[in-house]
Amino acid sequence: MKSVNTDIAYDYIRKRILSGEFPPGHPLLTEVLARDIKVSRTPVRDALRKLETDGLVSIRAHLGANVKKMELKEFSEMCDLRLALESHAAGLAARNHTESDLREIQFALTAMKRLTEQIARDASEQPLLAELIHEDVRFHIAVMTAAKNDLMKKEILRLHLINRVVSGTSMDKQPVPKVEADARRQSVLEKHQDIYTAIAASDPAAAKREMEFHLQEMIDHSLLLMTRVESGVIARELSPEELAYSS
Amino acid sequence: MKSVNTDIAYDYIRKRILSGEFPPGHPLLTEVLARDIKVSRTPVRDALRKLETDGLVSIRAHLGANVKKMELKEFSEMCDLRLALESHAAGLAARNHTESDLREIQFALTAMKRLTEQIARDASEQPLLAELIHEDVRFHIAVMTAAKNDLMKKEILRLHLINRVVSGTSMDKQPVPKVEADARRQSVLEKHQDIYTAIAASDPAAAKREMEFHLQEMIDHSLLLMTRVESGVIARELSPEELAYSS
DNA sequence: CGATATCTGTGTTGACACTTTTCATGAGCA
DNA sequence: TGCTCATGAAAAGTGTCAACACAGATATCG
Repeated sequence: MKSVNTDIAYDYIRKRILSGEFPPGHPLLTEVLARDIKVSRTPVRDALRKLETDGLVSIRAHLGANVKKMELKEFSEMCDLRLALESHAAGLAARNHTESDLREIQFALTAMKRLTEQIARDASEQPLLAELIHEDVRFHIAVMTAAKNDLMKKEILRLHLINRVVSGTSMDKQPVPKVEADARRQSVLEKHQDIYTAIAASDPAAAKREMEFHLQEMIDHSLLLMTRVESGVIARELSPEELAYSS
Repeated sequence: MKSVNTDIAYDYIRKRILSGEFPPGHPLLTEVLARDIKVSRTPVRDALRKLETDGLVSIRAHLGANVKKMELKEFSEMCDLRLALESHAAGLAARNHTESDLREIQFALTAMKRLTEQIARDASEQPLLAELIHEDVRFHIAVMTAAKNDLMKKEILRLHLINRVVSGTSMDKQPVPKVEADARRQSVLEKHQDIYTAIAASDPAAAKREMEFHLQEMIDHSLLLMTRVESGVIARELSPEELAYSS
């Protein structure tokens, strides 16, 4: 399977968006991108269209493309969507998991446990934090995989990515007291353990309930952080009244 | 807002797919379509890409585009996805509905009741059946609207459309005894009434549960019909062994 | 039966058309 | 004179097109 230019352009742009090099709202000019990637504008346009449907880019006819920027309402809706899908998937995982699925989930879980304790003990957090997040993602992916529904997995992964782009950039700027953060991490860990237990016990209702609870907690936290951010990378739209005052 | 050629092509192709004029598996040649729509191939290609992300078309590089054809597994996964979203939406509807939402739901419900009874009485069913389906869709849309989550509504509508294209073509060919069909319609009606009652009572758990049950029933029925269809418009992929026997 | 030529149809390109935005110019008015 | 606002021309960038390049399928020939 020869890789076509469209795919090259897609990977290039997508990578930059996910790495934060193209932050939300960043304009994506087809000509500039075409020059950088060294292909013509057509495959770039195709790539942008594809990214739009991934939810990472927004395109308006004649007005060009931007990295997707979400206001609070849309973000909240997306979180709820994710809640619906991922909790359902947890229920399915309790039904359909194999032995190897369980091992994978548990593996991520023990890694998280180790990292959480280590972070709580040590002062130097930064690289460990990234690793913890990575294992967190791994845990969730493992659960979705165990659900044995590829379409659902794909859809949830899509939402995860959008979430990462939209909220990832703002989270960094929020200084949180270490004690509070440690408590949160501990709580997250326990929730994950509950989810694992329910899945391992083949108890769909419990798995679903625990996942729902876990995600709701996370969502509340995210939304709280976002509303605190007055002017950030993810600027919410100003209402007409607010606009009048800001000039 | 001037409509661009891409949109024209998109509407044209989409309409044909939804109307059944382009059945699942039907090849979509860019040149032919371009000639028919009287635009160049570029906007047609864009339109096909968009339709691909709607889930109505599948494109493979250098191999062209077809109207999406699903095998049983994927169809079943999609149904489950819809179940997750729509039952969650029902729960939200119980929380967030307004008075006008309730009226809209009830309106569709009474229309369905009238039609169901009429169909059970009379022999001439065909035009009434179409109307009944229409009111059924209306009911579900009204519930999703009441949930007050546009993203979720959009996603569910997308799944509805795919469902219609994929299963719509096969359902017609399945002759079902009238008594049985009437009983099913009556049962569907009652389920809808239960859902309405739960939403009106602002009981999210009940609304979710009823919707989940209703959809599961529908899905089981659909899957049953599909598995019965040996060779139909929605041909499942033949396994290598089966292929060996069929030639 | 396998290698090769041909053919169909997509992928890609660069040029052109059109839309939107911006900015400068100038008229109208206090 | 200085300010506001209409106007329109230029700039910037996307949408569209037709021609070419190339991959994959089919037919042909040894």
